[in-house]
Order: sequence, then C-alpha cells, then structure tokens
Amino acid sequence: MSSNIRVRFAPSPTGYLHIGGARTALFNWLFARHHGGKFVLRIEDTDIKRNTEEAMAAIYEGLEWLGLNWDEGPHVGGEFGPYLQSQRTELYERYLKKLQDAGHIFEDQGAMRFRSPREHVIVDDIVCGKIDFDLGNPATHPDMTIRRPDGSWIFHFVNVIDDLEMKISHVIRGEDHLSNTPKHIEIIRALGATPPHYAHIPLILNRDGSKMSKRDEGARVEYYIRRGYLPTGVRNYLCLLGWSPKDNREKIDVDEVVRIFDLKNIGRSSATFDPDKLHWLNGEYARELSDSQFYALAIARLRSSGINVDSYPEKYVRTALQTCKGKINTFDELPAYCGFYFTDDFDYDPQALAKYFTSENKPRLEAVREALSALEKFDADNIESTLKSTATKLGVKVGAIVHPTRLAVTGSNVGPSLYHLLEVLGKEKVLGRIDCGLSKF
RNA sequence: GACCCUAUCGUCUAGAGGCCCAGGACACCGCCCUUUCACGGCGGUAACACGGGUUCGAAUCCCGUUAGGGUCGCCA
Repeated sequence: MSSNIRVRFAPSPTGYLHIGGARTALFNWLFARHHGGKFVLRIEDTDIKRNTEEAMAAIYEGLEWLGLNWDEGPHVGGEFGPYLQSQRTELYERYLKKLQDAGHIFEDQGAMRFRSPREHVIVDDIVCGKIDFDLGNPATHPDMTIRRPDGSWIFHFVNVIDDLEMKISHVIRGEDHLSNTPKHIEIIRALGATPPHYAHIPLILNRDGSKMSKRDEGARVEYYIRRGYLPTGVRNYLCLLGWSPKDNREKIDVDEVVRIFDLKNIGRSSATFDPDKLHWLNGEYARELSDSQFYALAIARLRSSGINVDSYPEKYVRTALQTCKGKINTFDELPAYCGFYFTDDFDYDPQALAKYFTSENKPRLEAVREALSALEKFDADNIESTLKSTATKLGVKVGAIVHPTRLAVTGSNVGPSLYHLLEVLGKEKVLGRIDCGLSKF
C-alpha cells in the first residue's frame, strides 16, 4: 500500500539546526509517517557565500538525533535527486527557459525577475484557512528576483521548482512563509502546474515574546544534545508546541503521535518555548531509562565533563551511577550530582555548611564516625541500622545525623541515598571524609 | 507604513453556543511520604485582552480597538 503523500524539510545550511526548524521537520515527518508517505530532505544551498559545512553537518546530526529519518535526500538518495540545490542548476535553467518562452521573465541589471500577473491569489491553507492576497500593488509586491546577476538562484524560484519536480504533495513550513506563498503560486501557475497543499505552522517565540533567533541560547538543537537531554524528551516536547493530542496527555510515545497526528489539530497561534516544561518532560524519559541505557549515557556525560571515570573499577562506577538513576532530569546535572564519587577534592557548599556544621552537630558526627568505624559489614542495610541506633542513642531524629554526615562525605546537602552512597564509597574513604568534615567545624 | 496571521492561568494547551463562575500539564505555594534531593500522592494561587453587537444564552459567531508576530531582499 503506497501513498502519494510526499513532504519535505528544506533547510539552508547557513547556521545551525534551529529548534523551530526541527519542529517543522518533526511535523513533516509525523505527517509522512502517519500517512505512510515519504519524508524528503532537501538542502537549499543556493546562497554559496553563506553556506557552511558545519551547518550541513549540524542538520544531519540534529535530525538523526531526533530520530527523524528521511526517505530521500543526502546520504540515502532517491529517484528525484540530487537533493542539494547546488547540484540542480541545469534543471533550474530549463524552467527559467520555459518561463522566458512564455514571456514571464524580464531582465533587470543582469538579474532575472518574474513578472507578477498582479491578481488576487487565494491560499487555501490547512492550518490558517483560506486567505485572499491582493498582489495588485507593485510597490508592496515587487516582481520577484529569481536569479542573481552572478547566475546563482533565489530561494523563491528553486524552492518552488523543486517542490514540483520532487512531487511534493504538502508543503508544511513555518508561518514566516505564509505571505510569500501567493507569489510562489504565481510561478507555479505560470508554469501551468498545480500548487501543492500548504500548511503553515506558527512560529516559536522566546519567553519575552520575541522570535527565537539563532543567537538565543537554546535555539539550536545542538544545545540540547550537548546538555544531556534525551532525544525522546525533546521530540515529545516539540510535538506539544502547537499541537495537542486533545486528551490531556503530555508524555506520549512517538508511535502514538504518529498514529493520531493530524495537521488540522495544529494551533494557529504562536507558541512560547518553555525550558522548564522541557526539563520536566525530559526527566520523565530519563526516569524510565533502562539501567544499561542510563549507565551508557551517564558515563559519556561524566567523561565529557572531565571526570576520570576510567581510572575507577567498572563495578564501582556502575554501582555509584546506579544510586543516581531516577534522580536527574538531564544528564548535565550528573557531574555536580555525583562528582564526589570520583574525587576527594570537592568543595563544601557554604550554605549547607552554615546550616549543618553547627556546634551541636559536631559530637553527633563524631558519634557517627565511631559507630561506622566499628561496623564489620559496610553495606547499606547495616549502615542504615547503625545510623538509626546511633540517633536513638543520642536521643535525636535520624535526620539530625544524616545531614551532617552527608555534608561531610559529599560536600552537599543533596544527593543519592546516603546509606547507599556510603556503601559505594567504602568504609575507609567514608571515615577519612568524616575526619575531613570534622575539621571544618 | 502596507498587507497577512494570532489573542483562554506566568508558559504549553483543552474548549468547535448551553456540560465552563472554564479542565489538564509545567512552574510556583502548602501538606503527606521520606535518610537529603527527587519521584509519587493530596490540596492551593492563577486565564477567556478590551468594547460593541448577534442570541433566550458566547471563551466559543460577527465588527471594531488594542497588543503581539510575520511578510514586503539580488536571505532562506
């Protein structure tokens, strides 16, 4: 069973993969997968001066990371290639000739321009509805330049030609293209062809309401890769920006989104990117990672942050990281969260110091040291019962000794289960650190 | 400036005339659970931009205003 649905993501490699672009790609991909159609990747590299290899690589990396595999395009080929516009010039020449022969083109200082028929064009948009554009005024709707004097092509022309040539059925793109669409339709009609269906999706805004630009922190997909986000979390969050399953679900498996995705459910108003919600959603995915997935991701993050995990026995690292599982939302939180496992030279949190290293807590910590040093089998269960009996003996709640102990051993008042982290660290190291902590009072 | 789009809690949204003195989620604030932090559970604060219509009845339809965004490139 084949479908005639063909969509494309057509970025230009002039910056990095923008988070808004990624969402556009995602919606195209969802639409294609829902209908069993094809998702095409086309690189619009007509502006030679602004293209970079890094940007091209970032596009591939970002899409792959998000799991947005393309059916046709660079690396995978396809029957409508090549998929880099820089390699399609003969095709554009042919279409230019066709328009010239039909009298639609005039030359202006070496550039080629398309003469607008100057009529009303109705864009029937799946998201925005029917919109009537009056292109009658040359002052506000000048004739489009489609080729520069140096022979390079302009987006408005090649984009349209390629959509036609690649048999794109639905153009799903950012709303910033909405006003350009009637002009594109003029060219298509001049060619005697039928326009594709259009769906213009609202833009993503910053917290302050401004358009998210490439300069903004968090505007690049790369940012989330580097910061230890999970592609499943980011992808899920992007789904929710401007689209809703309508049944109050937030965390939704991508297969389920594919199943129920419908362009008609895309909202019409622009959406503000909310890092907090992404952070939470990412945590939802982080918490359900398998032990081995968590370990692989965690160890990679620790290595990249300069923590020398490889000088420790694997078993030690594994049990240490196991105590962190389920506690963090993104992996870039991990080094600070569990760094104490991998160095004795850590800082003590000043606020925690002031709160827990008090004169009344010093004898308590000393009592803990004594009790632990007498412990034969240094495992979590024994540590727990020892600390609890010590607390009872001192006539305090267990929390009163847990806090100073944690601070002495990890430098922080937050962290993994104390009983388990003490076991992982081992008796010798724990006693040493308590001594160190005792000297800070 | 012209043209176009949009307007529900701080944010993402549900809502397609009565079910809404507006539901969910994030964030925030309490309480519970608890060895910390998280997680989880319970509860709370918080919105239909404004003004006119239409209608027995409007968050939902129409008009206007205001606000935000977009386009008007030999960028894409």
